[in-house]
Amino acid sequence: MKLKEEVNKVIQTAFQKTGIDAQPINVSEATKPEFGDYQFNGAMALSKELRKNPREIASGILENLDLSGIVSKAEIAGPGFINLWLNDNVIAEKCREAREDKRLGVSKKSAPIKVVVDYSGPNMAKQMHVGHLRSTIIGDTLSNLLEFLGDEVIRQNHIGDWGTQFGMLIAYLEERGEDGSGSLKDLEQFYKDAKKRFDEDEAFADKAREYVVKIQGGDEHCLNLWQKFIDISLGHCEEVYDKLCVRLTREDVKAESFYNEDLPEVVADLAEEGRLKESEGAQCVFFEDEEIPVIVQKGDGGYLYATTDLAALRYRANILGAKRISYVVDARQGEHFRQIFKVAKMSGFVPEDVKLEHVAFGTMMDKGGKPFKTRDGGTVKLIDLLDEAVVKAKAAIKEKDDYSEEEVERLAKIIGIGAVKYADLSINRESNYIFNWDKMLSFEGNTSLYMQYAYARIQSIFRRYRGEIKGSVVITDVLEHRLGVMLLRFEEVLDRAAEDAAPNQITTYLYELVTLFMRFYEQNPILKEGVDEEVKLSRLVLADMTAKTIKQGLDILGIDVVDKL
RNA sequence: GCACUCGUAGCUCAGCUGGAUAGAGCACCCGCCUUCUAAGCGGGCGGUCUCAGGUUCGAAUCCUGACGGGUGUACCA
Repeated sequence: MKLKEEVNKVIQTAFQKTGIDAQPINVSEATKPEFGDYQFNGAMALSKELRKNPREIASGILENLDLSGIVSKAEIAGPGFINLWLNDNVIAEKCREAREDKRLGVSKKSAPIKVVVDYSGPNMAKQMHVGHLRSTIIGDTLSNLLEFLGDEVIRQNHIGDWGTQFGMLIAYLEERGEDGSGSLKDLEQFYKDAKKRFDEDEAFADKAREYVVKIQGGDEHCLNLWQKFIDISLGHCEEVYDKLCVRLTREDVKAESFYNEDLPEVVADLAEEGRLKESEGAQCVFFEDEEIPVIVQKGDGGYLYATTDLAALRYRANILGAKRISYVVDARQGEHFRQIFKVAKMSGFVPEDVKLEHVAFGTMMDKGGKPFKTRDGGTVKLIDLLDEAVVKAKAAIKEKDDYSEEEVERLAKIIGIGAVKYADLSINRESNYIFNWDKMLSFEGNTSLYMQYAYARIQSIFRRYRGEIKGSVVITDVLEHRLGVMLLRFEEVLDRAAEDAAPNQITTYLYELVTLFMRFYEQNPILKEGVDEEVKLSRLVLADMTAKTIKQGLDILGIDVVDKL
């Protein structure tokens, strides 16, 4: 059920009766409560075309407006706005229905598609660092969201497991005569040590290069070591995913190496089509309108990032059958994606009707507005950041109330990790943002804890009430009305967020919803004495619907709720 | 140099498919706990939406230019 569409229809019908052939009708949410629930601004736009005063057009529509259904009141305001109020009874009934529905009244897409979401993509040679946070959680949210709306989502974790650094790592592993299980515990250190050897010892470096050739040539011994290394490394990533409550699994891994055999094919196919041109020894695809080409094969015959990405695009569109392929990758790679998308489309690697998008995001900055680093200038390990979030949450919880040790432990994880994720997801993904512990864990304003707190308060009402929550909704005041409308807008918010791949549209909505509920709850007693039974039941239903919406919304963001806080 | 991107309250950010008097949170000031969790709620203070033009009935939003910040600019990923 899409509220907005229903309102659009009412206006549409009025237009038909008026005899005006209007373009697609699109009402928008009212900018202020005193302007009703929705507003229609089309009269002004039509005024020139029809050579009529916009207020005149508006009043023509008003005369033909059906006020017996979802819209119950309409007014002309200002230069020709039509403000629309929705019918209390209709809202009430829809809320009741939605609450009894598992999907909260959110319909599944009538024409679902296959979507590939490429996200996280850690490098197997190193620990995951804060730079991986955004890709991982934005990608996961987008996947959850599309899945909830009915699309078939194929998560793809394009891990970096192929390249010169692996020769170096294996050489070092060999040299130390270990099987890796011990020394790889601290991957970061292992990488650093190996790098040091590589830089200092020429013989070691040569050996490392030999290993690269061996791996790529399929040498069994080297491949075994390499595989072992990847397994351990992936295990580290999974530890992070687990902490982050991200739903990526090993099945979603489709590593760079997977496309290895297809790379010569990619180049050959491009050559066959006559798209390749040699330039300074490298094989390139040039564009008519751009100076810088895409290089698909180096002068020494090696392949590049772009080659692998083209192979991956082809695989995803043709073998996996995706109709939308979303890359959740740092904005700095915008140029790269713009170019390979162009090549993929013009070479026919990807059919015309497949939507390719770079879901770009900005960089995480420190307080001074510089890229987020440790004090000594290194990258901040993601696992350390998450652990710190939990520690800080723990401190905040202890300060507030006395819980048992296990309870503190459990809550701190949910709250701390939720805070990190929410703080990130609530920012418009394209802008850079300043990472700030104090703000993140201050738990005021638009934060995960505010949502979790509201959820817990509602659960507390139910614990006190004990009875079954069942009944119809009666709207008795303006806050109830607004809460009802807000709850019913959930679907259109999700649709739009999915379309724009914008998690912050969900957080903004949840924040507005919770703020509204807090006010409603403050002013409208539920279980207190003197509340009419029917009103009590109705308010319980609204409270329950609010809780369920918060839970569902946070679930899409990959954040848990707690029953008690 | 060229390209992309951002510039909104003291701070951190929404809003950007054009709509009415530009919104939050923090900070600061004031009020609300013997009654459903005060990690809450209400009120106040705070803005020439970087600047200059343009398009439009209407511009924070679209276009052009300037200034300022960030990023990218062929054999890394």
